[in-house]
Amino acid sequence: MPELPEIEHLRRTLEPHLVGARVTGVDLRRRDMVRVAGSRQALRAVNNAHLLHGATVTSIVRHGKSLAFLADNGRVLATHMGMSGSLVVRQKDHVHDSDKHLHCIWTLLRSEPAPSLRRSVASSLQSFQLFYRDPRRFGGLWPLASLEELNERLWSRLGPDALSIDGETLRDRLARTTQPIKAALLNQSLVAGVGNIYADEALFAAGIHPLTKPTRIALDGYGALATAIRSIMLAAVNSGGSTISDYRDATGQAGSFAFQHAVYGRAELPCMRCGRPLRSIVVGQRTTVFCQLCQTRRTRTTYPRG
DNA sequence: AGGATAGCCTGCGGGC
DNA sequence: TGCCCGCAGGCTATCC
Repeated sequence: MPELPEIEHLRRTLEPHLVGARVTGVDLRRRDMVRVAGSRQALRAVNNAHLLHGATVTSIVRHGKSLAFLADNGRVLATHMGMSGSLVVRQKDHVHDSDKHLHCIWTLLRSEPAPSLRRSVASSLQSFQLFYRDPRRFGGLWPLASLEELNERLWSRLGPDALSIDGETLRDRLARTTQPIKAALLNQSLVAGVGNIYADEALFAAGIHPLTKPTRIALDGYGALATAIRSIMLAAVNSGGSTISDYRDATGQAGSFAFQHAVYGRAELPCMRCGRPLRSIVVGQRTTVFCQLCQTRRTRTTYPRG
């Protein structure tokens, strides 16, 4: 479900609650959601230390769509939300935990109430819970012994983060492949963080046809594409992400960026630039919406917008 | 080796 | 109402 902007917004909303909090309890309901680093395979012999029991969270870091919790004992817990995953913070015993898709519940204790919860708390000690839910179970939890292991075994497989990508880097990464540009953008080993929504939105903003071969796009085309990726993703982060059906941030709030989508989910509706109906095709097994008039396959020296 | 395909899962909405 | 179909924000494993 979530792409980079949703994960970054999630990171920002989790941070004030989790950083400085100590894990006092772990209730793992589906052990097979804990996986071997770099694979979907279930990790055998999972223990609570893998899930940071007894440790204090020192920071939350993100690369592409992957989010990782760093603890004071050096351990790391990496997460991926897949298509339908969510992490929500609630005051203790505030949620019906009979939900069959709740896979792990952490209980945490912090000595200073988080700013957003301060009003409702009388004492200086506060217990709360973190709920990990994922109906489709395409996501998972990946325990790692250290930050070095996170980088070597997980994040080294990812390309540079899309939120700070530049045109030259984008060209160097994408022009290695013969796949259409849309498929290349979705390949996380080339650029990390772009998913189906933002790939279509960025290609539209840069005026590039999704079936264009990456080698046929000029450097200034990549400049326009990189600018589009960064500006659209930044705007989405600041709108709390795109909620299509069930994405929620750490506090359970939906994002509002879907109201600003120019092409995603708008097949057959008029193009916001030229008014012609938007077309829908399949590229790399993913639905792709674009404007046949505003997005071209020809190599050009300038692109509209960006 | 890179690229195309199937597969992993549940839930929802539409058509009949 | 109920069933079947297609579709969904992602990625891995397996073939060729």
